[in-house]
This record gives sequence, C-alpha cells and structure tokens, in this order.
Amino acid sequence: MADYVCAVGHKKEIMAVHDAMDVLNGKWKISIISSICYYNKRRFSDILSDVNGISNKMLSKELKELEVNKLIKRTVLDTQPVTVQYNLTEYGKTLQTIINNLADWGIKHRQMIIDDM
Amino acid sequence: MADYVCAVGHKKEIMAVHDAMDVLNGKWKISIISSICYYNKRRFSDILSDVNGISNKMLSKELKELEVNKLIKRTVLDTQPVTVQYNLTEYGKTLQTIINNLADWGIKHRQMIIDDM
DNA sequence: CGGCATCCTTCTGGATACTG
DNA sequence: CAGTATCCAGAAGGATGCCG
Repeated sequence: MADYVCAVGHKKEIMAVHDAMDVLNGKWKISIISSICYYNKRRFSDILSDVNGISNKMLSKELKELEVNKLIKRTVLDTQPVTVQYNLTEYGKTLQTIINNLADWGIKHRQMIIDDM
Repeated sequence: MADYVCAVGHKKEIMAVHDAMDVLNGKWKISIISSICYYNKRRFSDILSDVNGISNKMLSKELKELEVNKLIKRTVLDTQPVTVQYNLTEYGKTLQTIINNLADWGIKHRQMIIDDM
C-alpha cells in the first residue's frame, strides 16, 4: 500500500474491521456460520452437534441475530415433527473466503500450540 | 482450547474456526491487531485513538492477551516519559490476510446497511 | 424437533481515580 | 505516557424444564 495512505491514516479500515466484527460478535457466531457454510444446508440439531459446547439457548439466540442481519435464511419444513433448515443467503456467502481463511489459520494455530508443548 | 478429535464431516474445519476465534475473541482484539498491522509499529496511545470507543483498561488487557498468544511484541523505549511500541510478530503477520478480508467485507457491509435505509 | 422461559452465576467492560 | 486499581451495572451464557 502506498505511503501517502499511511499519512492519511487507516481509521477507515480499522472501523471497517470493527463493523465486520459487530455482526460476527459473540462466542459462537463464526462457528455457526461455518457449520452452515460447509454443509450448505443445516438443521438446528445438526448445528448443535457441529458446534462443540454450544447450548440450545445460545444457538437459538445467535441464529436469530444472524437472520436479522440477513446472513442466513430460516426455512420451516412441513414434516412431523417440524424440522427447520438454515442456509446462507447470497450475502452470507460473501463471508466464505473469511471462513476458509479462519479455518486454515486455526489449523496452523493448533499445530503451533502442539509443537510448542 | 479443547482437545477434541474428529474424523467425519467438516467438524475439523468448524473446530479450527472456533480455535481461531478463541485467540481473537473479545470486543476489540481484531481492531487492535488491525491498527498495529496497518501502521506496522504503534504506541499505546495511538491504538487508543485508532480504535474508536475502547478504554485504556480494555486496551491494556487485550494487548496483554495478544502478547501472551505471541501475536504481538511489546517494546519499551527508553524515552522520557516512557513510550511503548507494539508490533506484530512474524506469527501475528500471518493474520494479515484475514484482517484485510475483514476490512473489505466490513466496508461492503457498511455500504449495504446504508443502501438498505 | 426446535425452540422459549426462567433462574442464577460469571464475565465484560465503562467510569473514575491514581502511579511511576 | 502507559498503564493499574477499584467499583459496579449490565450482558453473556449455562442448567433445567416446558411446550407445540
């Protein structure tokens, strides 16, 4: 990046990063998105078992927030008993690159921790 | 970090994403990293003004956590009064791609919110 | 199955003041 | 300048039970 940009400051980018994290906040949101992302379509109970340690209360709450932010879509299927399917919206899919990068980094990070011991 | 093992599906990736977020948790951590990242070297008070809304208490606390996780390095400069410089470690620099992606996404996201109104 | 309601504990984080 | 210390409100989040 050119030097004159440095002179002006990077506050815009830093705020943008913060904006992004605002939508992706919470202990579980990124994991939930990655579950839905990797499987394309995913049910409530599936996500519950994908995301290690999450409670149904938290899953419910965070799914709702993601839906409000239009990152995921909720579909109730007419089965007995009811099943509910979640999938990424087109907008939500724009997060895929970030998810993949985070997964790559997380794998390397875990390896580094192991090597460190 | 949990020491679970998995073999099927995408659980490995989902856990990796969660591992990554474990290190990057907290309201401010990503913004702090991006501040240091964009400027290469950055002092305490600089970051304080870069990251909109953060308190000195939180900055201090999260910087310490990032240092423990070896993502940033803290250097005390022998000036009067004391100044402290933070920079990314080589390991911390491996987050640059993610930071840039998040910044890009955050800018688009903010634009979408504006368009939506 | 996919939640919601309630209770309760822990953690987060802001405000303010102080230190070397 | 670069933090610490303390106080304290409110949010996060776990456990459990209930419901259509």
